[in-house]
Amino acid sequence: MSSKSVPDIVVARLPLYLRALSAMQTSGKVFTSSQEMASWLGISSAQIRKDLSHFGEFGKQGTGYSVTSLQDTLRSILKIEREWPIVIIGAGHIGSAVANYSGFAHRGFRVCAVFDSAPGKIGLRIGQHIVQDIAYLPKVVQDYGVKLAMIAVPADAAQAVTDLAVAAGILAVLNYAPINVIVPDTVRIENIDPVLHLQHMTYYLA
Amino acid sequence: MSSKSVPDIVVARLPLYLRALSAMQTSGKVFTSSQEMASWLGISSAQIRKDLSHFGEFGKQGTGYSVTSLQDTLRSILKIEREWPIVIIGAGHIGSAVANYSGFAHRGFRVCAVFDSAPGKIGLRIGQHIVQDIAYLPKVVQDYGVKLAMIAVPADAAQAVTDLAVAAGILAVLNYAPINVIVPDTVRIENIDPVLHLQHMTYYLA
DNA sequence: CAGTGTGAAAGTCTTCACAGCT
DNA sequence: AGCTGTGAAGACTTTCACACTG
Repeated sequence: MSSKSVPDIVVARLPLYLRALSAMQTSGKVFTSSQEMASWLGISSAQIRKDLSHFGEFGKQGTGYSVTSLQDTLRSILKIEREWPIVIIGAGHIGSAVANYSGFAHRGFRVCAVFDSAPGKIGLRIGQHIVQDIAYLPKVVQDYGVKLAMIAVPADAAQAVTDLAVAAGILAVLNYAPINVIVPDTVRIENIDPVLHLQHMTYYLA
Repeated sequence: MSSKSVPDIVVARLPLYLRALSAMQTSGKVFTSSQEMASWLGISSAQIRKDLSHFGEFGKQGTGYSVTSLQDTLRSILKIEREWPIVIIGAGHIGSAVANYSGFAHRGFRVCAVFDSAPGKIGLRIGQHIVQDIAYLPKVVQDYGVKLAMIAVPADAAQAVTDLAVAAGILAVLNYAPINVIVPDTVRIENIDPVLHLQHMTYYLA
């Protein structure tokens, strides 16, 4: 059933399902089942069925799910049938790596500009892009209708740069700086900090 | 109470608390309270107190927590009073960025080697490191007692490379490849895939 | 008969609210 | 007065187990 607010944790798993389905398609599968996806992902089949049931009925009893049509369905639920432009702020090691990353292209995103504030960085070529002065951020965001930004600046600049992005009209932020950035609650933010993962795992090491 | 298996989700938040405490220390704070940390992190103060209570009693009523000693406590719970060596496998854009990242140093980790299998990459200098042939991975893992590996190779190589790492004695893996890698259940794995975060956020965009 | 979709049960996690300490 | 630590309540999430379908 499709209305009445799906739990966020369910939404968070859909991209994972989509990623598994892509891999299945690559390996030539035409149909799959909740149990096959489950064993692939290391979760329970009931969870997959329950998650999908929040959005509708996409499977055939006895047969399972069509790999391509479930992909299409998930893409449309996640609003990535379209291609979203993203800006990257920060042209250091991480920003450069992300700007060069080829994995956005077929998953719903396209890097449309890279910004930095350091005179030494502005004008440099990174992959397809020329690093622009961050002063042009608002113009690019407006002109291209950019909603998503990735923040790849040092921790002590992250809040200021995020404030700029939000003021320019950015509505979703993926933050690589190892610090908690505050945004208005009209804006979504998620964080990537590899050290957090490492510290989590060391807890379990003998 | 310190024994009887702390929920994993609680362990996962400790690094976040530690990160907030470091920021507080930088800004000169000596004491803090659960409510201050909570507003800093955007979660509830009860959650912080409850989480910490799994490990002992670290606060003073009326006063709160000593910033430095709570940091020490968390570091010791997470086993990062020591410094863990990490290997990076894959010297492409992501592997290079991670190898150059200066943020590991004071948070419990040190990159001790970078590997690749491409002849064109082996011998290159990346930051402090010379890229080594992956054939030497087992020797390095053994000699330095490395338990942690970061996988930064293309999706289609990730499983094979992870198998190698696990065979060499690696017990915790941080995987940057956008694919689900299977490991024995004696080994921990966590994943970083920026696209998953972006796809999650687009769901909420108008 | 293999496999979905789903209420109901079980399990887990968060919040409340307050006794008690400094 | 201010803030911790914590049982108990409440909210949320996962799993179970089965009627039903192609």
